Amino acid sequence: MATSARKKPVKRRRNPIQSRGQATVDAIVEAAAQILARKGPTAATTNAVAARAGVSIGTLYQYFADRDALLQEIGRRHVAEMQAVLAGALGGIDGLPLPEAVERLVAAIVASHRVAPRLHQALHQSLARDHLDTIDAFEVAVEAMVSRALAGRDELDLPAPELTATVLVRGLGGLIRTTLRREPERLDDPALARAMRAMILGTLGESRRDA
Amino acid sequence: MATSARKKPVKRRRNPIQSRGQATVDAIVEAAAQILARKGPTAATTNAVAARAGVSIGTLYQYFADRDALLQEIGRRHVAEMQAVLAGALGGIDGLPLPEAVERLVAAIVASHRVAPRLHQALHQSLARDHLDTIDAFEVAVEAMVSRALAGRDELDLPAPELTATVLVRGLGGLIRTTLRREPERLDDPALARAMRAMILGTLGESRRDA
DNA sequence: GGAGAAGATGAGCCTTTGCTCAGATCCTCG
DNA sequence: CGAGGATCTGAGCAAAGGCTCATCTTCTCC
Repeated sequence: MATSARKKPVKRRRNPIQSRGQATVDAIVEAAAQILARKGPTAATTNAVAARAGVSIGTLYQYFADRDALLQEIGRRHVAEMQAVLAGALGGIDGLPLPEAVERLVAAIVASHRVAPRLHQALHQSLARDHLDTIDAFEVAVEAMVSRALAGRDELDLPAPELTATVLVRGLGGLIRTTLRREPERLDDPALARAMRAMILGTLGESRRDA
Repeated sequence: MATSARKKPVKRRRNPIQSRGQATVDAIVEAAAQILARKGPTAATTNAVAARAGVSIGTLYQYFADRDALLQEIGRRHVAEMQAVLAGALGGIDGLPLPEAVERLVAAIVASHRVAPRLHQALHQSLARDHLDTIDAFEVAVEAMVSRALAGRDELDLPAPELTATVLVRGLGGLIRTTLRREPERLDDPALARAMRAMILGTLGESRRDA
Protein backbone atom coordinates (compact mmCIF):
# COMPACT_ATOMS: atom_id res chain seq x y z
CA MET A 1 0.00 0.00 0.00
CA ALA A 2 0.97 3.59 -0.34
CA THR A 3 3.04 3.21 -3.43
CA SER A 4 1.82 6.70 -4.05
CA ALA A 5 4.46 8.26 -6.22
CA ARG A 6 4.78 11.72 -4.82
CA LYS A 7 6.11 13.69 -7.70
CA LYS A 8 9.42 15.35 -7.20
CA PRO A 9 9.57 17.82 -10.05
CA VAL A 10 13.20 17.30 -10.95
CA LYS A 11 14.18 19.64 -8.18
CA ARG A 12 16.97 21.27 -9.99
CA ARG A 13 18.12 24.30 -8.20
CA ARG A 14 19.44 26.22 -11.12
CA ASN A 15 19.53 25.40 -14.78
CA PRO A 16 22.83 26.09 -16.41
CA ILE A 17 22.77 29.10 -18.71
CA GLN A 18 26.31 29.36 -19.84
CA SER A 19 28.06 26.47 -21.54
CA ARG A 20 30.41 26.34 -18.60
CA GLY A 21 27.51 25.41 -16.37
CA GLN A 22 26.31 22.72 -18.74
CA ALA A 23 29.76 21.22 -18.82
CA THR A 24 29.83 21.16 -15.04
CA VAL A 25 26.49 19.41 -14.84
CA ASP A 26 27.67 16.82 -17.32
CA ALA A 27 30.87 16.28 -15.41
CA ILE A 28 28.93 15.74 -12.21
CA VAL A 29 26.50 13.29 -13.73
CA GLU A 30 29.32 11.48 -15.48
CA ALA A 31 31.34 11.21 -12.30
CA ALA A 32 28.39 9.95 -10.34
CA ALA A 33 27.59 7.34 -12.95
CA GLN A 34 31.16 6.11 -12.93
CA ILE A 35 31.33 5.75 -9.18
CA LEU A 36 27.94 4.11 -9.14
CA ALA A 37 28.99 1.62 -11.75
CA ARG A 38 32.38 0.82 -10.28
CA LYS A 39 31.87 0.90 -6.57
CA GLY A 40 28.15 0.67 -6.08
CA PRO A 41 25.52 2.92 -4.58
CA THR A 42 27.04 3.34 -1.14
CA ALA A 43 30.27 4.70 -2.57
CA ALA A 44 28.47 7.37 -4.52
CA THR A 45 28.41 9.99 -1.82
CA THR A 46 27.83 13.55 -2.83
CA ASN A 47 31.30 14.55 -1.66
CA ALA A 48 32.93 11.72 -3.58
CA VAL A 49 31.00 12.63 -6.70
CA ALA A 50 31.99 16.27 -6.45
CA ALA A 51 35.61 15.32 -5.91
CA ARG A 52 35.71 13.03 -8.91
CA ALA A 53 33.95 15.57 -11.04
CA GLY A 54 36.58 18.07 -10.04
CA VAL A 55 34.12 20.56 -8.64
CA SER A 56 33.35 21.62 -5.14
CA ILE A 57 30.47 20.20 -3.20
CA GLY A 58 28.80 23.56 -3.30
CA THR A 59 28.70 23.49 -7.05
CA LEU A 60 27.00 20.16 -7.06
CA TYR A 61 24.23 21.51 -4.89
CA GLN A 62 23.89 24.50 -7.16
CA TYR A 63 22.41 22.20 -9.77
CA PHE A 64 20.87 19.38 -7.81
CA ALA A 65 18.54 19.90 -4.91
CA ASP A 66 19.71 16.74 -3.23
CA ARG A 67 21.45 13.47 -3.79
CA ASP A 68 18.26 11.87 -4.92
CA ALA A 69 17.74 14.35 -7.71
CA LEU A 70 21.19 13.47 -8.97
CA LEU A 71 20.44 9.76 -8.96
CA GLN A 72 17.21 10.36 -10.80
CA GLU A 73 18.99 12.34 -13.46
CA ILE A 74 21.44 9.49 -13.96
CA GLY A 75 18.54 7.10 -14.29
CA ARG A 76 16.90 9.35 -16.82
CA ARG A 77 20.00 9.57 -18.94
CA HIS A 78 20.68 5.87 -18.78
CA VAL A 79 17.16 4.98 -19.82
CA ALA A 80 17.35 7.44 -22.68
CA GLU A 81 20.54 5.81 -23.87
CA MET A 82 19.07 2.33 -23.71
CA GLN A 83 16.03 3.53 -25.53
CA ALA A 84 18.12 5.02 -28.28
CA VAL A 85 20.05 1.80 -28.77
CA LEU A 86 16.87 -0.23 -28.81
CA ALA A 87 15.08 2.03 -31.21
CA GLY A 88 18.08 2.12 -33.49
CA ALA A 89 18.44 -1.62 -33.65
CA LEU A 90 14.74 -2.21 -34.11
CA GLY A 91 14.06 0.08 -37.04
CA GLY A 92 12.18 -1.57 -39.88
CA ILE A 93 11.84 -4.82 -38.03
CA ASP A 94 8.18 -5.07 -38.92
CA GLY A 95 8.88 -5.87 -42.50
CA LEU A 96 11.19 -8.77 -41.73
CA PRO A 97 10.15 -12.41 -41.66
CA LEU A 98 9.64 -13.74 -38.17
CA PRO A 99 12.92 -15.59 -37.61
CA GLU A 100 14.98 -12.62 -38.64
CA ALA A 101 12.82 -10.26 -36.67
CA VAL A 102 13.34 -12.36 -33.57
CA GLU A 103 17.05 -12.51 -34.18
CA ARG A 104 17.14 -8.75 -34.41
CA LEU A 105 15.06 -8.37 -31.31
CA VAL A 106 17.39 -10.54 -29.28
CA ALA A 107 20.41 -8.69 -30.55
CA ALA A 108 18.78 -5.37 -29.80
CA ILE A 109 17.71 -6.23 -26.30
CA VAL A 110 21.13 -7.61 -25.48
CA ALA A 111 22.80 -4.57 -26.95
CA SER A 112 20.62 -2.22 -24.97
CA HIS A 113 21.64 -3.94 -21.76
CA ARG A 114 25.26 -3.80 -22.70
CA VAL A 115 25.29 -0.01 -22.74
CA ALA A 116 26.35 0.25 -19.12
CA PRO A 117 25.80 -3.04 -17.36
CA ARG A 118 27.29 -2.15 -14.00
CA LEU A 119 25.44 1.11 -13.87
CA HIS A 120 22.29 -0.68 -14.81
CA GLN A 121 22.68 -2.97 -11.83
CA ALA A 122 23.58 -0.16 -9.52
CA LEU A 123 20.55 1.85 -10.52
CA HIS A 124 18.25 -1.04 -9.84
CA GLN A 125 19.81 -1.22 -6.40
CA SER A 126 20.10 2.40 -5.48
CA LEU A 127 16.93 3.88 -6.83
CA ALA A 128 14.56 3.75 -3.91
CA ARG A 129 11.22 2.12 -4.42
CA ASP A 130 9.54 5.44 -5.00
CA HIS A 131 11.97 6.45 -7.67
CA LEU A 132 11.97 3.53 -10.05
CA ASP A 133 9.36 5.39 -12.04
CA THR A 134 11.75 6.31 -14.80
CA ILE A 135 12.86 2.74 -15.28
CA ASP A 136 9.35 1.44 -14.99
CA ALA A 137 8.07 3.86 -17.56
CA PHE A 138 10.70 2.64 -19.96
CA GLU A 139 9.85 -0.98 -19.41
CA VAL A 140 6.19 -0.28 -19.89
CA ALA A 141 6.97 1.47 -23.13
CA VAL A 142 9.00 -1.48 -24.37
CA GLU A 143 6.24 -3.89 -23.47
CA ALA A 144 3.75 -1.75 -25.37
CA MET A 145 6.05 -1.59 -28.36
CA VAL A 146 6.53 -5.34 -28.49
CA SER A 147 2.85 -5.87 -27.93
CA ARG A 148 2.06 -3.73 -30.94
CA ALA A 149 4.63 -5.52 -33.06
CA LEU A 150 3.17 -8.88 -32.11
CA ALA A 151 -0.39 -7.81 -32.75
CA GLY A 152 0.65 -6.64 -36.19
CA ARG A 153 1.66 -10.09 -37.31
CA ASP A 154 -1.44 -11.98 -38.34
CA GLU A 155 0.63 -15.10 -38.85
CA LEU A 156 1.07 -15.34 -35.09
CA ASP A 157 -2.61 -15.18 -34.35
CA LEU A 158 -2.15 -14.36 -30.69
CA PRO A 159 -5.23 -14.19 -28.51
CA ALA A 160 -3.55 -11.79 -26.10
CA PRO A 161 -0.59 -9.98 -27.57
CA GLU A 162 -0.13 -7.75 -24.51
CA LEU A 163 0.15 -10.68 -22.18
CA THR A 164 2.59 -12.45 -24.42
CA ALA A 165 4.60 -9.27 -24.77
CA THR A 166 4.68 -8.82 -21.02
CA VAL A 167 5.89 -12.32 -20.41
CA LEU A 168 8.54 -12.09 -23.08
CA VAL A 169 9.88 -8.67 -22.18
CA ARG A 170 10.01 -9.25 -18.45
CA GLY A 171 11.34 -12.74 -18.88
CA LEU A 172 14.10 -11.71 -21.24
CA GLY A 173 14.93 -8.68 -19.13
CA GLY A 174 15.25 -10.76 -16.01
CA LEU A 175 17.30 -13.37 -17.77
CA ILE A 176 19.70 -10.77 -19.06
CA ARG A 177 19.96 -8.95 -15.76
CA THR A 178 20.69 -12.12 -13.84
CA THR A 179 23.22 -13.26 -16.39
CA LEU A 180 24.82 -9.85 -16.38
CA ARG A 181 25.35 -10.03 -12.67
CA ARG A 182 26.52 -13.59 -12.39
CA GLU A 183 28.25 -14.35 -15.66
CA PRO A 184 28.65 -11.11 -17.60
CA GLU A 185 30.97 -12.62 -20.17
CA ARG A 186 28.30 -15.07 -21.14
CA LEU A 187 26.21 -12.37 -22.74
CA ASP A 188 28.38 -12.82 -25.81
CA ASP A 189 27.78 -16.54 -25.97
CA PRO A 190 26.06 -17.40 -29.26
CA ALA A 191 24.51 -20.42 -27.59
CA LEU A 192 22.72 -18.17 -25.17
CA ALA A 193 21.42 -16.03 -27.99
CA ARG A 194 20.19 -19.16 -29.70
CA ALA A 195 18.45 -20.26 -26.54
CA MET A 196 16.79 -16.89 -26.24
CA ARG A 197 15.53 -17.10 -29.77
CA ALA A 198 14.18 -20.55 -29.04
CA MET A 199 12.42 -19.16 -26.02
CA ILE A 200 10.78 -16.40 -28.01
CA LEU A 201 9.77 -18.51 -30.96
CA GLY A 202 8.55 -21.28 -28.72
CA THR A 203 6.53 -18.94 -26.59
CA LEU A 204 4.96 -17.37 -29.64
CA GLY A 205 4.12 -20.73 -31.12
CA GLU A 206 2.66 -22.10 -27.95
CA SER A 207 0.63 -18.94 -27.39
CA ARG A 208 -1.15 -19.20 -30.70
CA ARG A 209 -4.90 -19.33 -30.60
CA ASP A 210 -5.00 -22.93 -31.71
CA ALA A 211 -2.18 -24.19 -29.52
CA MET B 1 37.85 -7.11 -11.75
CA ALA B 2 38.07 -7.72 -8.07
CA THR B 3 34.77 -9.42 -7.63
CA SER B 4 36.80 -11.45 -5.19
CA ALA B 5 34.34 -12.57 -2.58
CA ARG B 6 36.25 -12.05 0.60
CA LYS B 7 34.78 -14.58 2.94
CA LYS B 8 33.18 -13.27 6.03
CA PRO B 9 32.75 -16.36 8.14
CA VAL B 10 29.33 -15.58 9.51
CA LYS B 11 30.91 -13.40 12.15
CA ARG B 12 28.58 -14.24 14.89
CA ARG B 13 29.86 -12.95 18.13
CA ARG B 14 28.24 -15.42 20.44
CA ASN B 15 26.07 -18.37 19.72
CA PRO B 16 23.07 -18.63 21.98
CA ILE B 17 23.37 -21.43 24.49
CA GLN B 18 20.29 -21.02 26.55
CA SER B 19 16.84 -21.05 24.98
CA ARG B 20 16.42 -17.49 26.12
CA GLY B 21 19.27 -16.48 23.85
CA GLN B 22 17.83 -18.39 20.91
CA ALA B 23 14.53 -16.62 21.37
CA THR B 24 16.29 -13.28 21.39
CA VAL B 25 18.11 -14.05 18.19
CA ASP B 26 14.88 -15.09 16.54
CA ALA B 27 13.17 -11.94 17.70
CA ILE B 28 15.95 -9.82 16.26
CA VAL B 29 15.96 -11.55 12.91
CA GLU B 30 12.19 -11.44 12.77
CA ALA B 31 12.09 -7.76 13.57
CA ALA B 32 14.71 -6.97 11.00
CA ALA B 33 12.91 -8.93 8.32
CA GLN B 34 9.68 -7.10 9.06
CA ILE B 35 11.22 -3.67 8.86
CA LEU B 36 13.09 -4.64 5.74
CA ALA B 37 9.92 -5.84 4.10
CA ARG B 38 7.74 -2.95 5.13
CA LYS B 39 9.99 0.04 4.96
CA GLY B 40 12.93 -1.02 2.88
CA PRO B 41 16.64 -1.37 3.52
CA THR B 42 17.35 2.16 4.67
CA ALA B 43 14.81 1.93 7.45
CA ALA B 44 16.37 -1.19 8.83
CA THR B 45 18.87 0.48 11.10
CA THR B 46 20.38 -1.53 13.89
CA ASN B 47 18.77 0.71 16.48
CA ALA B 48 15.36 0.39 14.86
CA VAL B 49 15.69 -3.36 14.66
CA ALA B 50 16.68 -3.64 18.29
CA ALA B 51 13.80 -1.43 19.31
CA ARG B 52 11.26 -3.41 17.37
CA ALA B 53 12.66 -6.66 18.66
CA GLY B 54 12.25 -5.32 22.15
CA VAL B 55 15.89 -5.73 23.07
CA SER B 56 18.66 -3.25 23.59
CA ILE B 57 21.13 -2.40 20.90
CA GLY B 58 23.83 -4.03 22.95
CA THR B 59 22.04 -7.34 22.85
CA LEU B 60 21.87 -7.22 19.10
CA TYR B 61 25.60 -6.83 18.89
CA GLN B 62 26.05 -9.69 21.28
CA TYR B 63 24.91 -12.02 18.53
CA PHE B 64 25.77 -10.24 15.33
CA ALA B 65 29.18 -8.82 14.60
CA ASP B 66 27.72 -6.07 12.48
CA ARG B 67 24.68 -5.01 10.54
CA ASP B 68 25.86 -6.95 7.55
CA ALA B 69 25.97 -10.21 9.41
CA LEU B 70 22.38 -9.66 10.40
CA LEU B 71 21.31 -9.04 6.82
CA GLN B 72 23.10 -12.15 5.70
CA GLU B 73 21.33 -14.21 8.29
CA ILE B 74 18.00 -12.92 7.07
CA GLY B 75 18.96 -13.83 3.54
CA ARG B 76 19.94 -17.28 4.64
CA ARG B 77 16.65 -17.89 6.38
CA HIS B 78 14.61 -16.52 3.54
CA VAL B 79 16.34 -18.69 0.98
CA ALA B 80 15.85 -21.72 3.19
CA GLU B 81 12.18 -20.99 3.37
CA MET B 82 11.83 -20.60 -0.37
CA GLN B 83 13.75 -23.77 -0.89
CA ALA B 84 11.46 -25.64 1.44
CA VAL B 85 8.37 -24.44 -0.38
CA LEU B 86 9.87 -25.31 -3.73
CA ALA B 87 11.00 -28.73 -2.69
CA GLY B 88 7.65 -29.47 -1.12
CA ALA B 89 5.70 -28.49 -4.18
CA LEU B 90 7.98 -30.33 -6.54
CA GLY B 91 8.04 -33.72 -4.95
CA GLY B 92 7.31 -36.57 -7.31
CA ILE B 93 7.07 -34.32 -10.29
CA ASP B 94 9.31 -36.58 -12.34
CA GLY B 95 6.63 -39.19 -12.71
CA LEU B 96 4.04 -36.78 -14.07
CA PRO B 97 3.28 -36.24 -17.74
CA LEU B 98 4.83 -33.10 -19.12
CA PRO B 99 1.83 -30.74 -19.09
CA GLU B 100 1.04 -31.49 -15.48
CA ALA B 101 4.67 -31.31 -14.51
CA VAL B 102 4.91 -27.87 -16.04
CA GLU B 103 1.76 -26.78 -14.32
CA ARG B 104 3.19 -27.89 -11.02
CA LEU B 105 6.47 -26.18 -11.71
CA VAL B 106 4.79 -22.87 -12.41
CA ALA B 107 2.68 -23.15 -9.30
CA ALA B 108 5.72 -24.05 -7.24
CA ILE B 109 7.89 -21.24 -8.50
CA VAL B 110 5.11 -18.72 -7.98
CA ALA B 111 4.43 -20.07 -4.51
CA SER B 112 8.07 -19.87 -3.55
CA HIS B 113 8.15 -16.22 -4.50
CA ARG B 114 5.02 -15.55 -2.57
CA VAL B 115 6.62 -16.53 0.71
CA ALA B 116 7.71 -13.00 1.51
CA PRO B 117 7.58 -10.86 -1.59
CA ARG B 118 8.50 -7.54 -0.04
CA LEU B 119 11.38 -9.04 1.85
CA HIS B 120 12.50 -10.74 -1.30
CA GLN B 121 12.68 -7.40 -3.06
CA ALA B 122 14.36 -5.71 -0.17
CA LEU B 123 17.03 -8.37 0.04
CA HIS B 124 17.83 -8.03 -3.60
CA GLN B 125 18.28 -4.34 -2.96
CA SER B 126 20.10 -4.33 0.31
CA LEU B 127 22.47 -7.22 -0.01
CA ALA B 128 25.65 -5.65 -1.30
CA ARG B 129 27.22 -7.11 -4.37
CA ASP B 130 29.64 -9.16 -2.32
CA HIS B 131 26.90 -10.71 -0.27
CA LEU B 132 24.47 -12.04 -2.81
CA ASP B 133 26.28 -15.36 -2.51
CA THR B 134 23.49 -16.96 -0.55
CA ILE B 135 20.88 -16.03 -3.08
CA ASP B 136 23.10 -16.94 -5.97
CA ALA B 137 23.84 -20.33 -4.51
CA PHE B 138 20.14 -20.97 -4.27
CA GLU B 139 19.48 -19.96 -7.85
CA VAL B 140 22.31 -22.14 -9.06
CA ALA B 141 20.85 -25.05 -7.16
CA VAL B 142 17.45 -24.49 -8.71
CA GLU B 143 18.93 -24.33 -12.17
CA ALA B 144 20.78 -27.57 -11.57
CA MET B 145 17.63 -29.21 -10.30
CA VAL B 146 15.59 -28.16 -13.30
CA SER B 147 18.40 -29.15 -15.60
CA ARG B 148 18.42 -32.63 -14.14
CA ALA B 149 14.67 -32.91 -14.44
CA LEU B 150 14.79 -31.86 -18.07
CA ALA B 151 17.62 -34.20 -18.92
CA GLY B 152 15.65 -37.04 -17.42
CA ARG B 153 12.83 -36.71 -19.91
CA ASP B 154 13.86 -38.46 -23.10
CA GLU B 155 10.70 -37.24 -24.78
CA LEU B 156 12.12 -33.72 -24.75
CA ASP B 157 15.36 -34.69 -26.45
CA LEU B 158 17.16 -31.52 -25.47
CA PRO B 159 20.65 -31.00 -26.86
CA ALA B 160 21.63 -28.79 -23.90
CA PRO B 161 19.42 -29.24 -20.88
CA GLU B 162 21.57 -26.98 -18.68
CA LEU B 163 21.26 -24.11 -21.07
CA THR B 164 17.53 -24.54 -21.40
CA ALA B 165 17.22 -24.78 -17.65
CA THR B 166 19.22 -21.60 -17.21
CA VAL B 167 17.10 -19.68 -19.63
CA LEU B 168 13.88 -20.93 -18.12
CA VAL B 169 14.78 -20.42 -14.49
CA ARG B 170 16.29 -16.98 -14.92
CA GLY B 171 13.58 -15.90 -17.28
CA LEU B 172 10.78 -17.01 -15.01
CA GLY B 173 12.51 -15.60 -11.97
CA GLY B 174 12.92 -12.23 -13.60
CA LEU B 175 9.37 -12.23 -14.84
CA ILE B 176 8.05 -12.96 -11.39
CA ARG B 177 10.28 -10.44 -9.67
CA THR B 178 9.32 -7.67 -12.04
CA THR B 179 5.65 -8.49 -11.78
CA LEU B 180 5.93 -8.68 -8.03
CA ARG B 181 7.29 -5.19 -7.91
CA ARG B 182 5.02 -3.52 -10.41
CA GLU B 183 1.76 -5.45 -10.23
CA PRO B 184 1.90 -7.75 -7.24
CA GLU B 185 -1.78 -8.62 -7.39
CA ARG B 186 -1.31 -10.00 -10.84
CA LEU B 187 0.64 -12.95 -9.55
CA ASP B 188 -2.71 -14.58 -8.87
CA ASP B 189 -3.93 -14.02 -12.39
CA PRO B 190 -4.66 -17.41 -14.02
CA ALA B 191 -3.96 -15.85 -17.40
CA LEU B 192 -0.43 -15.09 -16.33
CA ALA B 193 0.06 -18.64 -15.15
CA ARG B 194 -1.23 -19.85 -18.48
CA ALA B 195 1.19 -17.57 -20.29
CA MET B 196 4.03 -18.88 -18.19
CA ARG B 197 3.12 -22.44 -19.03
CA ALA B 198 3.04 -21.49 -22.70
CA MET B 199 6.46 -19.99 -22.36
CA ILE B 200 7.88 -23.10 -20.77
CA LEU B 201 6.27 -25.57 -23.11
CA GLY B 202 7.10 -23.47 -26.12
CA THR B 203 10.71 -23.07 -25.10
CA LEU B 204 11.04 -26.79 -24.53
CA GLY B 205 9.50 -27.59 -27.87
CA GLU B 206 11.60 -25.11 -29.77
CA SER B 207 14.76 -26.29 -28.03
CA ARG B 208 14.33 -29.86 -29.17
CA ARG B 209 17.18 -31.35 -31.15
CA ASP B 210 15.17 -31.45 -34.31
CA ALA B 211 13.61 -28.01 -34.00
C1' DG C 1 23.53 -21.20 48.35
C1' DG C 2 26.58 -19.24 45.41
C1' DA C 3 30.25 -18.96 41.76
C1' DG C 4 30.58 -18.11 37.30
C1' DA C 5 28.81 -18.13 32.78
C1' DA C 6 25.18 -16.41 29.75
C1' DG C 7 22.42 -12.79 28.71
C1' DA C 8 20.88 -7.92 28.68
C1' DT C 9 21.28 -2.91 29.08
C1' DG C 10 21.72 1.83 27.08
C1' DA C 11 24.31 6.18 27.32
C1' DG C 12 27.05 7.93 24.27
C1' DC C 13 31.45 7.90 21.27
C1' DC C 14 32.78 8.44 16.69
C1' DT C 15 32.45 8.38 11.94
C1' DT C 16 30.11 9.32 7.90
C1' DT C 17 27.52 12.07 4.97
C1' DG C 18 24.07 15.23 3.22
C1' DC C 19 23.92 19.81 2.79
C1' DT C 20 24.40 25.26 3.85
C1' DC C 21 26.29 29.64 3.51
C1' DA C 22 29.15 33.65 3.15
C1' DG C 23 31.73 35.01 0.10
C1' DA C 24 35.21 34.84 -4.06
C1' DT C 25 35.70 34.48 -9.09
C1' DC C 26 34.31 34.44 -13.92
C1' DC C 27 31.42 36.09 -17.97
C1' DT C 28 28.55 38.86 -20.67
C1' DC C 29 27.20 42.90 -22.58
C1' DG C 30 26.12 47.77 -22.80
C1' DC D 1 35.58 49.26 -18.35
C1' DG D 2 32.36 47.73 -14.94
C1' DA D 3 27.77 46.27 -13.15
C1' DG D 4 25.39 42.38 -12.33
C1' DG D 5 24.30 37.85 -13.03
C1' DA D 6 26.29 33.18 -13.36
C1' DT D 7 29.36 30.16 -11.40
C1' DC D 8 32.30 28.24 -8.02
C1' DT D 9 34.47 27.45 -3.40
C1' DG D 10 35.11 24.64 0.87
C1' DA D 11 34.96 24.91 5.88
C1' DG D 12 31.98 23.08 8.72
C1' DC D 13 27.13 22.32 10.79
C1' DA D 14 23.77 18.96 12.12
C1' DA D 15 21.76 14.58 11.83
C1' DA D 16 22.08 9.82 11.51
C1' DG D 17 23.57 5.63 12.46
C1' DG D 18 26.98 1.85 13.52
C1' DC D 19 28.96 0.15 17.35
C1' DT D 20 31.46 -0.16 22.30
C1' DC D 21 31.82 -0.98 26.98
C1' DA D 22 31.19 -0.83 31.82
C1' DT D 23 27.71 -2.61 34.46
C1' DC D 24 23.76 -5.10 35.90
C1' DT D 25 20.54 -9.27 35.86
C1' DT D 26 19.35 -14.08 35.15
C1' DC D 27 20.43 -18.83 34.74
C1' DT D 28 22.87 -23.25 35.57
C1' DC D 29 24.75 -26.56 38.14
C1' DC D 30 27.45 -28.47 41.80
